[in-house]
Amino acid sequence: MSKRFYVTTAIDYVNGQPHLGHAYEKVIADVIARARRSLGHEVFFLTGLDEHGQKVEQAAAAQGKSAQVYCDELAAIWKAFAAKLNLINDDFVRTTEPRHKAAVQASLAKVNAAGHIYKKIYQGYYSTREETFLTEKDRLPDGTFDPAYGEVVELKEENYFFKLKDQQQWLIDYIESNPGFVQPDYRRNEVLGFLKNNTLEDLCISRPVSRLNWGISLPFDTNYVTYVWFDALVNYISIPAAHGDETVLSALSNSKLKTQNSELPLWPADVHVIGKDILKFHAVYWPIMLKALGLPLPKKILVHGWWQKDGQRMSKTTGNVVDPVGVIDEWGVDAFRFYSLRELDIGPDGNWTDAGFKARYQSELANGLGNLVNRSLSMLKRYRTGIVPDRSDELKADVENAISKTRSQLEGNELQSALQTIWSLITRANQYVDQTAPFKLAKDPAQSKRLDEVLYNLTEICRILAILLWPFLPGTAAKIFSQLGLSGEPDKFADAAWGKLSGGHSIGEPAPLFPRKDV
RNA sequence: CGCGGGGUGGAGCAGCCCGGUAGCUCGUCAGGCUCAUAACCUGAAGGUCCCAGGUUCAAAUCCUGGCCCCGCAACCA
Repeated sequence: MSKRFYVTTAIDYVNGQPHLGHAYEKVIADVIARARRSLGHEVFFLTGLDEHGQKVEQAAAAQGKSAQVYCDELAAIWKAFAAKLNLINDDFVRTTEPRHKAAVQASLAKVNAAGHIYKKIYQGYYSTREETFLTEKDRLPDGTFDPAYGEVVELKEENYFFKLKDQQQWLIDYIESNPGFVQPDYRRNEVLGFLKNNTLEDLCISRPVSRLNWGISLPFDTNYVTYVWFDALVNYISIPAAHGDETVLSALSNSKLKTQNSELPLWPADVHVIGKDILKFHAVYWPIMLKALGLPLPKKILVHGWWQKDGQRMSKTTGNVVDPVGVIDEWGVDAFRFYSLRELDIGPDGNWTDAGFKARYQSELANGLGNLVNRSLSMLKRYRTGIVPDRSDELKADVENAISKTRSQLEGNELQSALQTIWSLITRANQYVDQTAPFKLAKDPAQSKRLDEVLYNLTEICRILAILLWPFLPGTAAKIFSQLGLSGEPDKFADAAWGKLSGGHSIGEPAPLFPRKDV
C-alpha cells in the first residue's frame, strides 16, 4: 500500500470555545486534503484536541466535574465544530485517549533509553496563585512581578529535561538544504535566524504529580507526568501508530500501539498546518524529538497568519470577535470557507470585516459564480429543453490553461492564487456570453448551430468549474453537479478535462447557488 | 540595535522569491446588453508602487540606509 498524503492541523486546547482562528486553520488543512484527494492521492487528514494540563484540571474542578467528563463534554462541541466546517478529517485525536497515551509513553521510554533525557533541579520564581513558574520575561519594567501573580516565591523543583543542546547545527543544515520545509520563506528565515543567534536551552518535559495530576505518566517515573511537548506534538505520530503505520511502529519497537483495523502508511507527515505562534515548537523542538526517536522529519510545515477584526486584535474583552458558527449559520459554510481563503493568503495576517465578507459574497459568489451557472443552465433549459448539444471546443484552450494553472497552484498549496485563477475562468465565461449573445441567436432559426456551440461551451465550463471548486466549496460544487444532472461527486480533478460532457445529456433544474442578500 | 510583519490609484488586497505593458474586488463616471440572483459586458477618470541612495539597458520587484504603522514578548490559530 502506497503512503498516504498525510495532513494535520495543530490540536486545539480543549479549554475554550472554537473561534475564527481554529476554523481558519482547519479549513486550510481541509482544502489541502480535498485537493490532494481530488488529484488522485490517498489522503489522511488529522485534527483533534489537546486535553491535558492544569487549566483543564482547574476548570473541571471549578465545575465540580472530573477532568475526563469535562473533556468529554467539550470534545463533543469541537467534533461538532469540525463537522460544521464540512471537514473530511479521517480521524479526530484526543490526547486523553488510551491509543495516544500509549504512544506518548513508548516515545518517552525510547528517548529516555537512548540517553536524551536527564533529571535536574530547576530553580526559579513560582507564583502560588497561578501555580506556574515565572521567567525573567514576566517581570515588569521595575523588576517586580505583576500583582496578578500573587505571592511569588523562589522554589526548587526536580524535573526531567530533554536535551536540545548541540542539536542546532544539523537542524540548520537540514532547513537550509530543504527550502520547502518551512513555508512561507520568511518564516523559514525566522527559524534560521533563531537557530543561528541563540543557544537552545534544554526542554523541561515533566511536572511532579503533586503539582499537576491531569497528564500522562512518565513511563520511567510515575511521580511525574509529561508536560506539553511529549504529549501534544506526539499526536502526529500516535495516530499513525494506532492505524498501523510501520515506520512509527518500528521506530517505537512496539506493535501493540496499533489499535485500528487498518495498516495505513502515513509517516512522515506531508504537511503540518500551524499558526505562526507555534512555529518554534514545530520547526525546532519537534524535529529534534523526531530525530531522537529515529523518525524522519515531516515534509513541510505550513505557517499561516492571524486574523484581526476591523484592524484590531480580536479579544473577548472588547467583544470584536468573529463567531465562525454564527457566520456559517447566516451565510453558509461554503461562503465562510471562500472568504477565509480568498481574502487572506497563507502566511500574512489578515483583517476580517463584515463589509468585506458581504462584498465578496455578493460580487464573487452570487453575481460571479452563481449568476454564471444560473444564466447558462437557464438558457440551455429554455432554448434546448435542457438537452446538451454536441461538443464544441471554442473555450477549450482557455479552460485547459486555467486547469493546469489551478493544478500547479493546488500542488503548491497556493490556495488564494488558485481561487483567483478559477475566478478568471468565470470572468472569461461571462465575457463569452456577452460576445456570443446566445439570447439573440435563439431568436434566429438560421443561427441554431451557432447557438448549440455556445450552449455546449457554457455548460461544459460550469461542469469544470464544479470540479475545480470542489476542494474549496464542496457543497456548491455538488449543487452544480446536481443542477447539471450529473451523478457522482465533482471530486476528481481528472474529470476536469474538456469534452467529458456528452451531447444528448439532460440537465436538472437550475436554481440560484448563492441567494442575493439585500442588506 | 529583542523578534517578526507591513507601507501599491478613494477603500481592501495580489504582484516582490524567478527585475521587463502595475493586476483583482468594491466605489465613481459614461456606454452596451437583457439570458440570468436589478445580475452581465465594455470604456474612462484616479497611482511619485513610504523616502533617499545603489546595482542594471531596465526596479513595485534585488542591495544599503532612513521614516511610519502593526503584531509577538501577556493561556487565545
